[in-house]
Amino acid sequence: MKRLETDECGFASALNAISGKWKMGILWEVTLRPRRFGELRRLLPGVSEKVLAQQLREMEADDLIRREVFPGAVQKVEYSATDFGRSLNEAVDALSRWGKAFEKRQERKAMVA
Amino acid sequence: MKRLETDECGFASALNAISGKWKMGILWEVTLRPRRFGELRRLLPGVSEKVLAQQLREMEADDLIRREVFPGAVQKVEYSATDFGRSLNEAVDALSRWGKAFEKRQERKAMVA
DNA sequence: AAAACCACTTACCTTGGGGTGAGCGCTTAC
DNA sequence: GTAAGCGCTCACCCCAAGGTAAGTGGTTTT
Repeated sequence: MKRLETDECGFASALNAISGKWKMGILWEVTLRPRRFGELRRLLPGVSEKVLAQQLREMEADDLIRREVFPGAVQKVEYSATDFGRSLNEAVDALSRWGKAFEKRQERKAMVA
Repeated sequence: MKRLETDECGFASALNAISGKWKMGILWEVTLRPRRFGELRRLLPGVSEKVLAQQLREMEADDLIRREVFPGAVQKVEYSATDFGRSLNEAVDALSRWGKAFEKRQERKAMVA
């Protein structure tokens, strides 16, 4: 992912962490419980393996999620939310509530039209 | 702008309102005081006239800003934030603060490396 | 032996958001 | 009379995010 110049703007920095089509979806899922790669594929219909792997790597590098490889004959990898990742979810909360209100407005407009 | 399917997810709805490279910058500027088209050009270095006009139209349609044409010999158009637009700025606040924290982490990582 | 699950990687292609530069109709300054 | 400012629009181009499909190296099920 190309990063924006943040020049001390918190919002731009936050965008650098959350921009990526599936990142917030991934974060949400791993917040609920640890998830395996294939599980996430199924939970996020439409995501490609390439992009899923890619965004998981970036989120790990950004310390939003943790990647754990479990020993054993069959490969097992689990992704879970870090405390910092959870804090992002909370920060996004106010915006989500605003989004709900926005959605309602849009629906009202669609009604009239 | 192509809109995402929101399927009752507030965050996705919010993204539909704020995605656009200059929208949050525009919103911020018109929140401080009403701004004219040329003024915004200067305040947002790098924005092209095409995209500025485009995003202003979309934000007007989304009720985030108000467009007022003033009568007179020379063209004068002013853009200002609606109450709803101001409420978006507030909703983004928590995320911006999170972004600040993220930025600090990134800087620390860059130090070590 | 074949197919299917695991977690990926790699090469290739498509899409659309945004930049570039020119033009428009009008007015005011030099 | 010409340049510069106002607020735009239009045709064209670029590029990076993301999708597609195939492959990899292992194991387990049938």
